Amino acid sequence: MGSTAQFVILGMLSKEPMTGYDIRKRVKTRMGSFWDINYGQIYPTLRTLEKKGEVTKKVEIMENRPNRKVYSITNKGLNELKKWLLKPAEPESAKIETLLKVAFGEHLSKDEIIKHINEFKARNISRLEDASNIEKEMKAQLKKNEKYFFPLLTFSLGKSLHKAGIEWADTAIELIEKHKNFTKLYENGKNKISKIN
Amino acid sequence: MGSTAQFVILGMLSKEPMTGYDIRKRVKTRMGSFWDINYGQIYPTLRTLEKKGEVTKKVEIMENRPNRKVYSITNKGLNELKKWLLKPAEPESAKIETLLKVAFGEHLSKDEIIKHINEFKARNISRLEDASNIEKEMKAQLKKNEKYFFPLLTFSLGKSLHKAGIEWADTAIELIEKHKNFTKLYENGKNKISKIN
DNA sequence: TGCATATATATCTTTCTGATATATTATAAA
DNA sequence: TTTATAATATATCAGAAAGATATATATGCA
Repeated sequence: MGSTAQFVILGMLSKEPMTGYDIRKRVKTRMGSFWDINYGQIYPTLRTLEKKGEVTKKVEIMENRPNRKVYSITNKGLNELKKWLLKPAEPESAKIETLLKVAFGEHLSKDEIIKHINEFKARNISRLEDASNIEKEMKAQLKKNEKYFFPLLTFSLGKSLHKAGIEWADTAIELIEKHKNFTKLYENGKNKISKIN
Repeated sequence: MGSTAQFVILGMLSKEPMTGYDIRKRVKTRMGSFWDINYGQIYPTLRTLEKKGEVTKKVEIMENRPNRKVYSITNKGLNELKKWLLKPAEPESAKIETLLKVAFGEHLSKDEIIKHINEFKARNISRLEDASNIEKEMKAQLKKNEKYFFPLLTFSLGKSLHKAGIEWADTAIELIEKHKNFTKLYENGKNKISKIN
């Protein structure tokens, strides 16, 4: 029913046959910070999809280590994927804990808030670098293989969002640093126990 | 233990006493699309926090409708909130289903993809408008009341991210529209059943 | 030699989402 | 006027997702 995980798995398998482990890795690199799927969803879902005949399993016998279970999408699975792809997308959602901590910033000192924002900035820089590196590789191969057209589109949004995050961090720190009444604000926060808004 | 919901609730109550219903409304308007909390978390968590002595409840008896249960943060709750505020924030996460559908775009027609991107754009425009409106009100009150300083900081990131989304949508549609081999790409996608990458 | 990382599958608990139920009042539309 | 639906307010439940942990081996590297 309403489990997006199954369609992420079908979508990944529509590109090439993979193990559950591969699916996780691929979602991490291809979707960056804009989607995630973990083993707790992948392995049970693969079993459900197999029962429904939407994927097939080929076991590669391994010596002295877990057998590789390589899954492929079936025609039935591809049809289900396409049906889902035609439906309108769910609204975007995000979890930015840094914004939560900034929003409750009256309980923190200037330095503590700036520390949070700098860590936020560092994560955005690191993710921007990751996205740029993969984008570079894909762009080089785009001339030979058209299949990178769509993944590249998603990377361009990722890059823009991370850049926006980095720029915001810089201006936010500036604003906090030159804020004259900050200490007063902080003292108010410290002593306030559920007063009026 | 590791439930962020309780700290969101404590944070909201640190601003003023509220009902569970108020908390939901406030998170929606103040955090926009960057955090969400629903009743399934709010009401059980409020009970837990009450048991732990981190919030207190005052029941306002209502005639012919549910009594209002107004919660306030205690000193103990405020201390727990501050402890959490000092911890490093969890890495950002997001769910952008539109990107998922674009990434699997080889199974869709040009028009179908553009439709998804336009819907994404519309959501971003609407959220940008919401953020701008609330920001405007807050800015007007900032001169009188310093408390809006932090919420305003979060709104500025929200606005930037939505603007980035809108700009991406425009350039993505342009790229798709002028893409010559698109039909070929689509036909390949249509006929491909788990071939090589 | 020891440590970290990568490959690979699996499960389990906690947390979160989304939907639904109940009940009233206020407002807007037919 | 009636009808619908949005807003206020609390509450619960099933299903989905997150996060952590367990197991086992191989490989690279100080």
